[in-house]
Amino acid sequence: MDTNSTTQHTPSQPTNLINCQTCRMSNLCLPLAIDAQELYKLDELIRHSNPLQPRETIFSSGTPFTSIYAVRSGSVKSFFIDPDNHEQITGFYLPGEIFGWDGIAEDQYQTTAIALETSSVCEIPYDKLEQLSDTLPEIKRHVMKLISREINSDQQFIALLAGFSAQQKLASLILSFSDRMARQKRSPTRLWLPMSRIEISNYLGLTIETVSRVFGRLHKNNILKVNKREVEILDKKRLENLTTTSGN
Amino acid sequence: MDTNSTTQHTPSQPTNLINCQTCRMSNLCLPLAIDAQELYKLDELIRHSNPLQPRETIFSSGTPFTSIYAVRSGSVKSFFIDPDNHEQITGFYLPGEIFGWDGIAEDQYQTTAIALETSSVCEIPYDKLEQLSDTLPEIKRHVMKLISREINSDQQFIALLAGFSAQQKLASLILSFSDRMARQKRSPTRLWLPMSRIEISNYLGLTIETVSRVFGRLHKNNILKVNKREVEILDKKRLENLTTTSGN
DNA sequence: AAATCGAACTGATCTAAATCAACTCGGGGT
DNA sequence: ACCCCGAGTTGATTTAGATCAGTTCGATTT
Repeated sequence: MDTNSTTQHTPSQPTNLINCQTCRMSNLCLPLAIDAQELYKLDELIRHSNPLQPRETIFSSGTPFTSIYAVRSGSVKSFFIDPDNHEQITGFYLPGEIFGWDGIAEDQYQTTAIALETSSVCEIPYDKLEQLSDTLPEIKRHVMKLISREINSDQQFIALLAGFSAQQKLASLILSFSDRMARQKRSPTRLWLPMSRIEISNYLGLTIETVSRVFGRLHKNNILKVNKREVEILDKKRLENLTTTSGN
Repeated sequence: MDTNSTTQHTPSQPTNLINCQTCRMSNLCLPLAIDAQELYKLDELIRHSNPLQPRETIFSSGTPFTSIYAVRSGSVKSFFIDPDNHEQITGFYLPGEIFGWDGIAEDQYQTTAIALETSSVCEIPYDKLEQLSDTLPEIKRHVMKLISREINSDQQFIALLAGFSAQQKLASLILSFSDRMARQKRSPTRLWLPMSRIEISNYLGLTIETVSRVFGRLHKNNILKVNKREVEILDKKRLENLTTTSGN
């Protein structure tokens, strides 16, 4: 609810009033070095869509790859559906973060992406981006860094899943959200989680009961204040200690 | 041992005799469409190193990013060392596969990569690759697909770690190796695993005992013939069934 | 050929997290 | 105001996999 109130746009607002120049998140998804002239060019190719409803699909697994997307407000999850119809969430994306890279390899998206709440996203047609990057080396280098960053965060997450306990996983997730809130210049201590317990447990490879119990324990120990999806970090130091092997 | 015997080069052989034109793996790491002229240009920038000894380091976490690498023969593992000095393997790379993309984002490698056995790798200086891709759009598009493929396989692996049992994980790993052997035109049923049980268990988020027991069970059920690092797939159908949720 | 050492296997026991089962809480809808 | 219904919590029990404790095997050294 309160996560997107400050960047909310009404459907009736003309889309051309929404642009990168005025976007609060552009410092995250765009190269800092880019000059005004170049920003204008980039802005021309980006489609700023109307707000998405909660659960609305941005792209589906198996459909042709056309664009990558940046979250402008709200939040997005991406996931596989494996053959036996089991959903596996592979990422949550917050304002300023970019998703959809998985479509490039096979010319079709390998995951499905949906809005977790009322959200708006910027669609960046990939062919246009390729053209633009031919003339603007800054853009090209930034794109490479963004993709590499996705690889890094996926691999960090692999390390988390393979080696960490339920408590370490959940503490890491909360701290990750906290950091990403800070980058958005929003409170890093008072968080509102846009996803359900089912989605958290799926993402972390746990059950809802375990997630609920770990939240309960962290609450009891005065590390977090947890009330449904509202989480307040009371003791960041101790929370960080919990993410290390020694810290428990 | 036998995994790299056919592509072994002696240290005394001049490196300029090793090139992409004659590489058995070039159809995997290079675009199929590339013409002879272009291949020649690409070949000029690639450094074909002398064979690496088992355990020899290719690059280390934290050192400046200069190049990406393709496995020519042998095999490579990449891994993090987290603050509490615990190693977490993030990938195994076989001939024709490319690694090192994680260095782009921060201009330094985030992982360490070492040879698992006597191996040779092709070093591709990233700045040269960028220059070349400016003039050869085919190369540029291929590079993007390769990176995207790394994202896809990382995300597939996330799904494996988060949702699968020990048996499903191990069955998936064996089948992955089998597929990758087939791509190399090598036997997809008689495998020699280049990594130890410790490395397998670390990668899959299990213990060595569990890996050993699951191998034992698959052996007893006549699905695999397992003897240390030699694995023969006896019943591929049943092995595939084990990777689905329904299949057990 | 005996001694050493590391990798892998196997058995016994333990435990973190899964599973099964209520129960609470807070909206909507009628 | 009442009934639902889905989300989340909490408790009891079970279990897959971890941990602890040897044992086996083969390669290397002496």
